[in-house]
Amino acid sequence: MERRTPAPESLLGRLRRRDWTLTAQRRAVAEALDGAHVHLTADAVHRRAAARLPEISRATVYNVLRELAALGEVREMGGEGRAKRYDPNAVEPHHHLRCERCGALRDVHPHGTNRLRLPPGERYGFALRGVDVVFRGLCPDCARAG
Amino acid sequence: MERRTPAPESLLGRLRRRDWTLTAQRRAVAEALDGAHVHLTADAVHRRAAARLPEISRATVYNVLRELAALGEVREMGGEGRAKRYDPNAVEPHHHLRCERCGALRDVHPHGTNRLRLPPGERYGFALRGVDVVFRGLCPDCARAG
DNA sequence: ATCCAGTATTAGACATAATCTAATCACCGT
DNA sequence: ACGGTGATTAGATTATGTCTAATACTGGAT
Repeated sequence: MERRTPAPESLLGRLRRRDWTLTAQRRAVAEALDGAHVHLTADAVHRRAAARLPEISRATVYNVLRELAALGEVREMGGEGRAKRYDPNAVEPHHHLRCERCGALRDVHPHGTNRLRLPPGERYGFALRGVDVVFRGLCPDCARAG
Repeated sequence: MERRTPAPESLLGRLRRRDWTLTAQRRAVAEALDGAHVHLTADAVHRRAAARLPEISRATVYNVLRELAALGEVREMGGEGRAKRYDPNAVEPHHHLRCERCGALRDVHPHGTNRLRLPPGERYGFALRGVDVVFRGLCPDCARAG
């Protein structure tokens, strides 16, 4: 039987145990983000959150997303188009695969990332904190469309 | 004796041999971009180009940058802040090291990138065209500043 | 050299994403 | 209930990039 990675604790669950005031608005944002393989724009998060909490403002969504990113609970990804995307899966290490044409984005778990090394002479005194890997390509739909 | 990679042909040089009308404006943009380890925003390119050709318009700079990216002569990088950055070093394969705090960006040549493999089950039918690797960390100045 | 057709450039209007501001509101401990 | 801290809000503002329609330039044909 295939071994499954244990379901990672949800974003909301992780937030509960932090010293971080959990308001209705913040919960709505966290719930909008939750789920695997989700890479929403701030605007999409706002739409989803507003479905539950109609009076939530855009500013709050932006505030909360910025704080979640600062807490390390979501990853902010400067993406293909102009809008940033937010990846709630900050716990399980993973990378991304993006369509160069339509911007479609998937989570992937490539082999070999643990071998990525920056030669000492190229560290420029930086304190390294992580690596992001993005595979670029054409998704089946876009490949077909030319 | 250390083997040096031969100095890559300049962006301008590469452009000359293409079937691509080389106007004064386009030359100014190419010259603004040229040089290693340069990762300018469109606005910075415009400032530099305007130093040589004061009447060049913002629209032209954006047009030319978009075309150069489409030609594969510069890499357009969705970056830290809101503004895209343009990397003229599209010939020599390389990756990047970015400061999470101030956004400083350096070219690097990490070991192990040729071992990066996407398991077949995670390709989702994509036709792969490349990989971008970005090391994240804190530059010496920002590390010092806390 | 001149003309022409096609292409490049331009100023400024427009669109979009994100941030800022100042006012209001909610929660918590007393 | 009161006051203070911090969260939320609407709307204005900024930043970045794109579009449009008019004009200027380029390179080839003559």
